[in-house]
Amino acid sequence: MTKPISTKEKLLQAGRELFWTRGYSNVSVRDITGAAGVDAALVSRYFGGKQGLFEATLADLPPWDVLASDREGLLAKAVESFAQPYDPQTDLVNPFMLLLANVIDPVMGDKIRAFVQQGLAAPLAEKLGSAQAQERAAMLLAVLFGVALIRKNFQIQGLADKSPEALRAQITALARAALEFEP
Amino acid sequence: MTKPISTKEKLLQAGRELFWTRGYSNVSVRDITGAAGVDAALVSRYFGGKQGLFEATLADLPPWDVLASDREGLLAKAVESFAQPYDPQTDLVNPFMLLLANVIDPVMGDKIRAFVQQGLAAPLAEKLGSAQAQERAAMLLAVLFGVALIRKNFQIQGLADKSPEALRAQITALARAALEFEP
DNA sequence: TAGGGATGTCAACAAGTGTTGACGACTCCT
DNA sequence: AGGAGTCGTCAACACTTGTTGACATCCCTA
Repeated sequence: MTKPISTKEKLLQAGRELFWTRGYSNVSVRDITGAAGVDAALVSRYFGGKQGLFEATLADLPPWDVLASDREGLLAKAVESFAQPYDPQTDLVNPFMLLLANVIDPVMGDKIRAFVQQGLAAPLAEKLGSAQAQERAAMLLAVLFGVALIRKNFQIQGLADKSPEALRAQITALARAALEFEP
Repeated sequence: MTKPISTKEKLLQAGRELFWTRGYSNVSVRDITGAAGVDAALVSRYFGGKQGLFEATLADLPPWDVLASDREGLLAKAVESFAQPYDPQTDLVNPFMLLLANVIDPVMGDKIRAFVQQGLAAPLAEKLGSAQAQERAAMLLAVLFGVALIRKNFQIQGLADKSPEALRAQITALARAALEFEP
């Protein structure tokens, strides 16, 4: 007996998936409600509007487990989460792609920037704690976002078509350069 | 006596600037024509429509000078073009941002992907010519796009607020790791 | 001077957008 | 049984979107 999914949850799920792939303004309310099999008016009722639904999906992002690891296992964990193939259920690249696909948006850009700044860059720098913590954190994020972008969005051979093992080696090389940076 | 700018050129200029910052579907025809000080109907007349104007700006991108350099100067040149501050006239990060801002678009995504694949990744791999050319090319692009993304779009401290000299050192470290990658 | 092609202006169109309010069906508590 | 609260459905709204066609204006040529 599968437990019934509330329509609020249906909307969150469909919204997350569509916002992730196509970006905020390329997704209409009717696209979401159509995918969720729900009436279009319910977005405004439950979330106060399209914007509210987007912010809900943003607030709903799973925590980045790299931030929960100790300093030693940080690199391995960061690499691992990006070397995995895409899994729609418990995907860790997903949150990054959602952020990636919506920075450009004139409406949501500020919220995305704030989220990345406060939720990713700042805690990462604090965890590193070294002298060049801020630089290294920014560089690591650049590497991770860049790899995700090249793989998922640009789909360029040499990164998009690699096995998890091969990817691990490639990402490790870049991430290590970021984390060991000396001016 | 400044030579008069044709309205076709005005449209190309305004279109490029807006598409670059906000992405294809976040820019309306009236936005562009408003910025250019031109009637909205002229986009359809000159370019056959909004889509035609976008493709024109894409075809109008300046060539990436890294592809014209020899193998030795490649790293230095790639780093240099990304360490410069933003210059609206002869900016080399600009083309990358235009691509970056529009991969997600459901209409233009395919064209962008094809452009990056054929215009950047493939010639770059050919120029490298080594055994892991394809991997290294993809990794270099990941690094460069990632840095541009973190700087311009996410505006994260540690990369966004650095002088050209500091940036050069940081990007070089990452690009070297990409180009010297051994499996 | 007449004609024609390019160039710009204006109003309007059909389609799609997010959102709202009225209405009905349902469940739960007293 | 009655009433209240929740949930979903439907039609309609005001607005923006890209595009089109008719008209006016200019400039060059025959």
